[in-house]
Amino acid sequence: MFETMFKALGEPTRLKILKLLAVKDLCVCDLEEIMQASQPRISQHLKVLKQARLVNERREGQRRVCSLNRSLLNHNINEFLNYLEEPLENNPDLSEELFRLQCLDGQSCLRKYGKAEHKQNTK
Amino acid sequence: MFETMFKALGEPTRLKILKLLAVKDLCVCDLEEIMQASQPRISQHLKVLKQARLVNERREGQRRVCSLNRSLLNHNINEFLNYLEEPLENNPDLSEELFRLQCLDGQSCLRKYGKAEHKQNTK
DNA sequence: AAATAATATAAGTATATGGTTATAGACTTC
DNA sequence: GAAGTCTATAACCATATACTTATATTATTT
Repeated sequence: MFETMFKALGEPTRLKILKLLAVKDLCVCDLEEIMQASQPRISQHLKVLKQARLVNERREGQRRVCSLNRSLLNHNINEFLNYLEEPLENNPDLSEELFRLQCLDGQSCLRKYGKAEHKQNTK
Repeated sequence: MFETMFKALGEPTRLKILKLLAVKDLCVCDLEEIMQASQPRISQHLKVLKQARLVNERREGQRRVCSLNRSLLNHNINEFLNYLEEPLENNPDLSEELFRLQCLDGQSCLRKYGKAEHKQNTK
């Protein structure tokens, strides 16, 4: 989910589209003209932005007017910052990593020169 | 700048690294063990994160201990949200786009059937 | 219904990206 | 200084991505 959003944001053409949509709702052909880019190029980038839900679309006749989904953008970005700070325990996808991280204990490193008895305590 | 950051964030391995660094400073070999990934893989992803300045590094002997650059992450993300809302006029890179956007004026579309007036009325 | 306009999608291609294995470099310990 | 440890980089390969041109789809006007 964060990955999808950041992938969508990590591309110059799409960043420019978002910046323009922040000024004004625009249809594909407007973006085409304003950005001097081909129609498929705009269309394909919009598809990525819509899939990431950063852009909404409404139909007006044969036009598809695009708008910036500010609320989702702000919400997701806040969610991301919260996600980073919340405990690993909250994230089932990272339970393995949590376990291995805990093996570090107070130590600075799993591997050491005198690695000796370090990894032996399985309870 | 935003592009670099978002590109760095838009990849699952790197997101995982950041999440782990949010818990604790770690060296490359720790990440290797915790994530069960190869050393070059970790090293290469860290390079991207360091280039985006999302991760800082300090040397401790032969180790390179990595830490999450929270302040830059928060700062840049806020900058991005501000950037989206500030007027296009502030951005010299988009002066051409600004000009073309202004050609739209009150109209909803540059191109139209009747070119002169646009019908938005739904009956 | 035919012509046109706005948009989406398909197909092809070049480049970017993420992974691997192999090797080099930089410290540390002996 | 030799051996071992930690990290970076090089070389390679497979897949993903961003573009292009060509075509399909859908809505509107006549």
